[in-house]
Amino acid sequence: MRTQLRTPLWFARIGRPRKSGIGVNLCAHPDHTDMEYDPQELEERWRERWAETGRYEADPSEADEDPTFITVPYPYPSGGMHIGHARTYTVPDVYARYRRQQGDNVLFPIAWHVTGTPIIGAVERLKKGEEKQLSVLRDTYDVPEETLTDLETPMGFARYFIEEHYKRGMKSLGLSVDWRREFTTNDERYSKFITWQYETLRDRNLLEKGLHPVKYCTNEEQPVTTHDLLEGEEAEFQEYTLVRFGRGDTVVPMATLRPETVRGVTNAYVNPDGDYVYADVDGEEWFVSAAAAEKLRLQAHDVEVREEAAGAELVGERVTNPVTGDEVLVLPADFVDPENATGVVMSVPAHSPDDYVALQEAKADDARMEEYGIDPADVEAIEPIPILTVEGYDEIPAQSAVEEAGVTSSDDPALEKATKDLYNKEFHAGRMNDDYDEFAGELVEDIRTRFRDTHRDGGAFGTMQEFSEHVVCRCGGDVVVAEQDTWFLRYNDEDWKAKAHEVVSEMDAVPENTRGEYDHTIDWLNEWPCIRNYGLGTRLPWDEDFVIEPLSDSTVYMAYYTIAHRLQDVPVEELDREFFDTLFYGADAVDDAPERAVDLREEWDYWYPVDYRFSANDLISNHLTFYLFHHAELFDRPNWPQGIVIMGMGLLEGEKMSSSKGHVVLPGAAIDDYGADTVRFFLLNSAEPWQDYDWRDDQVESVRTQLERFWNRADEIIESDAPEERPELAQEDRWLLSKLQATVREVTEAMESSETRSASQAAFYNFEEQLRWYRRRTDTDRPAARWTLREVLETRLRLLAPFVPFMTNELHERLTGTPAEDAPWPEPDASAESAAAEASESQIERLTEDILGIQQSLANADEDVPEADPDRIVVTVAADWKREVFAAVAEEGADQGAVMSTVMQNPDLRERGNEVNDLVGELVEFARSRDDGEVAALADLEEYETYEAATEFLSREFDADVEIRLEGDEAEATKQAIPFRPAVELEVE
RNA sequence: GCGAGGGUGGCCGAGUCUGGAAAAGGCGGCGGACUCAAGAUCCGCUCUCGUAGGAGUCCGUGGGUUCAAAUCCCUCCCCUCGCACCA
Repeated sequence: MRTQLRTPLWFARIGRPRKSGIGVNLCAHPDHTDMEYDPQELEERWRERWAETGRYEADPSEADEDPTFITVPYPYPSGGMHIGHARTYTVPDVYARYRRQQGDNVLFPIAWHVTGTPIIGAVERLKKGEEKQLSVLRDTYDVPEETLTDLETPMGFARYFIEEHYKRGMKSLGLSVDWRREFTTNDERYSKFITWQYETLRDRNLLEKGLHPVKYCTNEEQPVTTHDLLEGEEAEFQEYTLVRFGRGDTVVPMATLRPETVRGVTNAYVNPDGDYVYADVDGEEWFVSAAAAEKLRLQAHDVEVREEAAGAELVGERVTNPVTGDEVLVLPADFVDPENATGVVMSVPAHSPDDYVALQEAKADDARMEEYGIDPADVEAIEPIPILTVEGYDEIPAQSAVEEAGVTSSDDPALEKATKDLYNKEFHAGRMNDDYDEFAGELVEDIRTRFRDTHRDGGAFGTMQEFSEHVVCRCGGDVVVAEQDTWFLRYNDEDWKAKAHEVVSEMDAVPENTRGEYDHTIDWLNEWPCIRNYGLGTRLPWDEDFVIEPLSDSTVYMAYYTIAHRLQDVPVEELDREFFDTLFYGADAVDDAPERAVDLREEWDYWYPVDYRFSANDLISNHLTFYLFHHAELFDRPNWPQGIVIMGMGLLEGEKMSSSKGHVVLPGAAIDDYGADTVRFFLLNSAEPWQDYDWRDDQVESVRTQLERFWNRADEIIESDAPEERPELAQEDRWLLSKLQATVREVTEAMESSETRSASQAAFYNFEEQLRWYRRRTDTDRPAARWTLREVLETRLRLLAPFVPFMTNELHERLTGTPAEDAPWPEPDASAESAAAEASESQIERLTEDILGIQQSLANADEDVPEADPDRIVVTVAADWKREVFAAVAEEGADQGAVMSTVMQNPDLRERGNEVNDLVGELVEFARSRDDGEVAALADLEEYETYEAATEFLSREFDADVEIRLEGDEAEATKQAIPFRPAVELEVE
């Protein structure tokens, strides 16, 4: 529905004013003559026609037993559609249209993904009146002020963008979607389908319950998402190892990211002024910071605080290393943050420049030590203990790092870099020393996890989760890591992985170099937590407190498309396990198969599997691989994904698009400015689907100009009188038709590999080049030329129909009475191919360019050369004996030695010795850049006759008399004439 | 660090798999034709040198293989994307 008021907003122009089309539109009837190109008018007519006739509604048909089913990720309407999305959906549309012309029954459906929290977050920011959000809605997406209140519920928000942006944009682009099948992932019927999926997976033991770290607001006392954060959006979960140092029966856990350095601990640090507690943790007494006690409680430990204490309590005490049994001294340190991890850290001065410098400073500050009752001599006695060796550093790597960097105090910014560099170096290249027994001599990166696990199992280590930076909730509360019971998809299951690999090995991966990425992802994927605490979507069937998260409720929904529109007639409560089991596994799969499901199964069976899924590059590492996993498990081999085509990223004027910065182009505005065909053609022609592309106004403008020119030329051809029957064709006509067949082959081949750029390039631009020559070369008013041009136009319209459907439908219908999309895809006509015509035409072209080159060279001379504007051009064709040499080249191929030995058998040629040798050299060079067929065709070419027949053209072209001579017969060449390279002389009277 | 992709003329980009032409096409620029003029269209030029179709120098860096390398192999440098619980 388009109201008077909203239309101008949505179609708001972004740049160039529309060209005036004075005098057009007076008559919109298709057979109106001499029409100017007015894309807005003609495209709207075709949109209406498609909508009225339900042109793209696809139903099972006996006419095509092997239909084509293609899908694209359903859009997530948490905001509007921009030109990047437009391409995502246009690429599959072009393929769909191509398959239809090839005679396939094609299903291209779409739906809407609303699961999870982004839409809810967007609504909340709107309701709070956040400026940034309001600006995106008002300015970037042109949401009318009075409509904003409609957006204050999640589904209201989603519905607005679905209807006003996505659907409208997709329809404007002319996407050949079957609109009857749309749904949202919040629909109750869809939820029944997801319920079936998750119950089935649970029964197959592919779901598992376990603990999982989440972001948790200590103020709101609930989990929060990235969108809820004020600070620390980039924060990552870090798993610290707790080294369980002991002081008597009390555990003093020290958090570290480098557990393998435990043997290098020389002392510990605690913040003397921090708040610490003695607490019962899982039945033991622990000494940790107060903050740590709370975090441990949230991380599924049983915690009870017994007594509060200052950090100073521990200062000067000795604690026992659980791995070495050594006792180390605890020193006071202000740099220890009680808010981070346990608030107690161990010191490894041999390998941590930080610790090294801290120790130096402690040794230098006797007064402070004494203040805490520590004997400075004890501190002075602490020496770094190296535990690994790393190339490029001395025995004490931290010492060499600090000295090399010239660091003298812990405030020095260079210290941080030195620490990081050494950390990296040691991780990748450090080898453990002999004290490490089974780990001795190994690289840190190879043993860290194993080492940690060994000691964790042995009771010396524990674990704690912490963020990599401070995280604050929008409510102002601290956000910490909590561990929660969660359900996981067991992507780490070996059998499941094996099946997923099988899918990969059998499918078509486009481009082929993505195949390894799927395999890599499958291997690397671990357990995936598939539920969230809140959000839109389907509730976990056996625990209504949780929602199945977005990447987990979108793995097999392609199957749902096949019956989505017909499911509307089935009462929701009937959509139970038996129903979907019957639908997907057949009547025999259940005891009492619901009849309706048996019936629907036929349609599912008809469309499935998905022939191609078109998707984005960055989804390989999650969504697409999940898609493969779930199909591998839930469906039989014949219903596994057949192919995936990966699409590249979009840029806008060389920069990343960003809706929050308003750096986007809306499809509506672009279509209004240029027309949908131009937008489509640009998006498909500027790069192959999997390559990144760049929306640039000047380029789009140029496409628009080219299409307009195409339209005008086509219009002329359609309006011209041409013979019904094929007349006697001239050489130029046969040449053009021959080129056309090659183009048909090239375009078809490219389409088969989803190379939309190559295909459209060949059909459009490359062929324009041929036509340019044709128009220059021949009189296009000849009846045979008019007939040829019509023939060419009709074929090209069909080849271009997937890309620019509006324009080609219109023109093809005017030309033949049928829209281009309803005409079959062209097949190359071998009888129209003529190597001879191509060879002879390419020679005339070559000669023309040679003459032009000479002319140009003379014209550029500093002095005035009269021959630059010749009255007479003499072309001298190479003598017959030279042709014989070329015949030998055609025979032997581009092999100088072989040709010479053949040629020297001929006594006449042998006499000419060096002359022949030079000629062979040149001809071999000439043949090398041409394929065998072309060389053979040239060998058969009568060169003299070819030029003779073109004299009229040449004299018109150069406005001079043209004379063709044969070397040695009528004339001696003044310059070296060689086959296919006649001598040329320009003369003035 | 790991995985993937990429570095070609003023700019965007083909060419790289299957080694052999200053190297498609477009944009921008210059000149010309047409026109009262503009637009559109058409033609030519747009690395350097050149009064006859020519010659020379190029494809991130440095090596190697080969008669021949943008293309194959190795080194290094730089850029982009992904590395999870987020669509």
